[in-house]
Amino acid sequence: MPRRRSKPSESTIRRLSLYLRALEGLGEEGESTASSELLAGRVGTTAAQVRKDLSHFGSFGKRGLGYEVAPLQVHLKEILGLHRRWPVVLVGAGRIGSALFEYPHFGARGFEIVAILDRDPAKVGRRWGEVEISPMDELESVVHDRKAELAILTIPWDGAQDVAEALVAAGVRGILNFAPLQLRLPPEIEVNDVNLALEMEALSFALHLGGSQVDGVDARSGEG
Amino acid sequence: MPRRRSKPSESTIRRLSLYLRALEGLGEEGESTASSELLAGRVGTTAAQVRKDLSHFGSFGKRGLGYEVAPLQVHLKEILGLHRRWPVVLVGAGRIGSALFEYPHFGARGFEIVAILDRDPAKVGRRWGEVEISPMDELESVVHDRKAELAILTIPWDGAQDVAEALVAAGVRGILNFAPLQLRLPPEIEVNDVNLALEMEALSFALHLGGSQVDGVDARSGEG
DNA sequence: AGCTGTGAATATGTTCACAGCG
DNA sequence: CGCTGTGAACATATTCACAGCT
Repeated sequence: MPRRRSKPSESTIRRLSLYLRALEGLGEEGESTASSELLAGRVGTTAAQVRKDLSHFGSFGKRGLGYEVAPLQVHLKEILGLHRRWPVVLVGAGRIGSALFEYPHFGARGFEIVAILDRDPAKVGRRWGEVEISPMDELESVVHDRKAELAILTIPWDGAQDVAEALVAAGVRGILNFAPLQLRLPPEIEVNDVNLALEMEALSFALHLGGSQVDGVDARSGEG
Repeated sequence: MPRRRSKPSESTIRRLSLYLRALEGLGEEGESTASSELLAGRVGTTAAQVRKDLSHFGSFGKRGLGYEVAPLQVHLKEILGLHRRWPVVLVGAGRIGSALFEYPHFGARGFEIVAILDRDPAKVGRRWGEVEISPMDELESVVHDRKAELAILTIPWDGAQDVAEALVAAGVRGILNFAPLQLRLPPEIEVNDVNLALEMEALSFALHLGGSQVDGVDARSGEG
């Protein structure tokens, strides 16, 4: 268990995920070792940033050599909590819920959707693969029985706050929220918002501005 | 056209989207005016932050009173470039693409998916609503004819880089990218990544850590 | 009196640059 | 000799605190 040297930021954590994915790619390409500069190139950041990010969790590199691909992968998985299986409850059996249920990258990371809930009686009882859609009033028992600490919320905004509170009451500690509203939950509950319209709006802003002002001397243009 | 006072950060822009949505809610609730503190409460930030964010773009408030809901909504839409319609090309007619095609919040913001492309011949020719799925070799003509400057990429990683380059060559300036890989494009092209597995991993990290260390005296706990 | 708009102070995140290990 | 690990320098973002309009 590596000792933590200083507090990693949210952005550091998100980059760790990117490093992990990059390492998997490098592994498939047959590389057994990777320098901070190589990793940085793959994820679009700087070598110093890679080293600083990793240094929060330990000393994984070898001076003069770089990082060994396979062991670092293991370390990152452990740091991110991906060395275990995570049962997940999906609330909302609509289009987005369905897409996420099929999303291959969740399973590859140990996230397994073990239950689906929906308030629409027409959907209740249907099966998606192995999983049968349950009615909302089974929320508590399902979360409890399946020991789910993670939930994905893909329901319209009008039910979201109540459902989120019910999930927390039942034992959920982390929520991936697709409802376009700010959930009000105790601070110890981790909420990640995915706001798709907002992402488009950020693009729209950038393009809209483009004509009138560009003063970004952008550092992203690679070196070498 | 409000004068820009200093450079707004990426996070400022994202909060503007949240303010806009909050204002719409307030409007529906019949409020005609909103203080920075009220807005802050709705989107989970501080009053000072709201004022600072808005001040980058102009002076929209009245001292002693706050902001008028309807006019500020209009200003925000204009700032974000939402006073116009944005034709969007969707590349990838899979589960996620389908969910986004139906996503109601895009249309409400002026984003209209005017074309769908897919490399699977079995899908080409099918219709989703008014829109027929086109083969990939029509990419250039479709982007050009529909004057699409925005694209949404929901394809597996192995084709993504090439498709992104083709989109850019055809005139696209902004991409919402769901492929879990770092696109390498000219710096003037705006790319927003939505990495769903990464979002889950960030949750996993937080929960995993939870047992061993919690030193977040979290500012989010409201001020009475 | 109330609430905005904004410089100044603080906190946080990133980059530099180099000592030191392999 | 190369590349990591890291304090120190720098840059950016947030919060404070208050002058100034309404």
